[in-house]
Amino acid sequence: MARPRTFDEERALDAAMRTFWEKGYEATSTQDLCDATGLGRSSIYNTFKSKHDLFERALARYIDSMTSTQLAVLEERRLTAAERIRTLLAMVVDGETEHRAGGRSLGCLTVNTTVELAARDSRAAGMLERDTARRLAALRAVLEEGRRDGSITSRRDAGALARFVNAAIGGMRISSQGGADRSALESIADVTLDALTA
Amino acid sequence: MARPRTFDEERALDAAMRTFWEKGYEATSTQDLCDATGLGRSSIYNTFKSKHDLFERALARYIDSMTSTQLAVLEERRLTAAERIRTLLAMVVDGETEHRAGGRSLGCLTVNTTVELAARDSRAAGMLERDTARRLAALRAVLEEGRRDGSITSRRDAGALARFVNAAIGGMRISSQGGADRSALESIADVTLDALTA
DNA sequence: CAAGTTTTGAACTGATCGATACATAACGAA
DNA sequence: TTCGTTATGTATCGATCAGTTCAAAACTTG
Repeated sequence: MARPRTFDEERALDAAMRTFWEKGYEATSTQDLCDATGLGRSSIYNTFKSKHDLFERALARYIDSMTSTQLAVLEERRLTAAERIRTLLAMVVDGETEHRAGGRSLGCLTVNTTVELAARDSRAAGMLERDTARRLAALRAVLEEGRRDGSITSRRDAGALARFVNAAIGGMRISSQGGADRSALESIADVTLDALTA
Repeated sequence: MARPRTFDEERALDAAMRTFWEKGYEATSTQDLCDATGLGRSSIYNTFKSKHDLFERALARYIDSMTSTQLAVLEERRLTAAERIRTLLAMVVDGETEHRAGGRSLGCLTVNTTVELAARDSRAAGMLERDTARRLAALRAVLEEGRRDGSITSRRDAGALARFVNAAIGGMRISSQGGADRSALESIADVTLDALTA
């Protein structure tokens, strides 16, 4: 029984997420967020408590969509464990190739946030840590399965291999932001897989 | 024939570098730089043209010291190629363990700058690209040598292996900033080396 | 000591920051 | 249609931003 909103909150959140992804948290002004979402300041502050609250919601949205997509691949029963990891790395290559602005890769919002904020924003750091724990657990499960199905022949501890794969993904994203092209990323993925079958 | 400076420019540069390293470029205010260096605003603007100029000098200093230290290891003739890579990765682990603030690793200023600024600061991006090219060339030379001395048995192209090692280092730094402890980093380094002998 | 040059500290600039106040517009319920 | 409520646009808040101005201080040289 009151005036309804004229915008879609989810779409606004997507626009804000993209802006934080492109420019980072500090370099994004509230005016940038107004421009990107098409909302006025009042609407933004009426819907979200603050710039930081909006950032947390945007980061949560990014983590949700990104990690759930990746975990789905890791649970694909029709593939061997090694094939799942290979597919995951191929998805990272595709993502880095797709998400660009100004001729450069945007990288990954979780990696970018780890670098920019983890040290001085404990709430963001907590979100990132929980996401990392989830990803590592899923990777570990797949790698243990790979030991059983024979597609992962490395004798290393599955937890160590999981941390390695997770680090390799981060390294690929950094390399991409630093200018590495698709074929460079593909070769990094290939060598990464070598380590699992060493 | 004029009033001399009462501060050491190199020490000021070190203090500024540390501040940018800890907080990032955007989150570092000129007041932070005054506090960290102990200098007044006039002295800073009299010595450096701007905040951005000071940042470039600080980044150049970081790149110089970091890369020259690492390249020295890669040229250590008494070690096999694989041993040099192993030593390099151990140095990264040590660096991440040492350089901390607020209970968290600071990561690496070049990685941090790649994430925060490469997309919209072409001067910084250029400095980082030249540094990456130097590092990749050195890694590639070592890996080719490893093929000859037998310590690197991977059949992959040396350029691909070089990009892989460089990415792995970046991934270790991100992992460290995300909360990975020393033993986690060591295990990532171990698996990274496995890929070179696959 | 005095002239000449540079450094230094403090006050200050306009711009922009994140956030708020408030009046008005726009809707649903009665 | 009228009331109650929420959304929205505008104007503005105090704080802080990077950077400048300027006079006084401090040194070297003659």
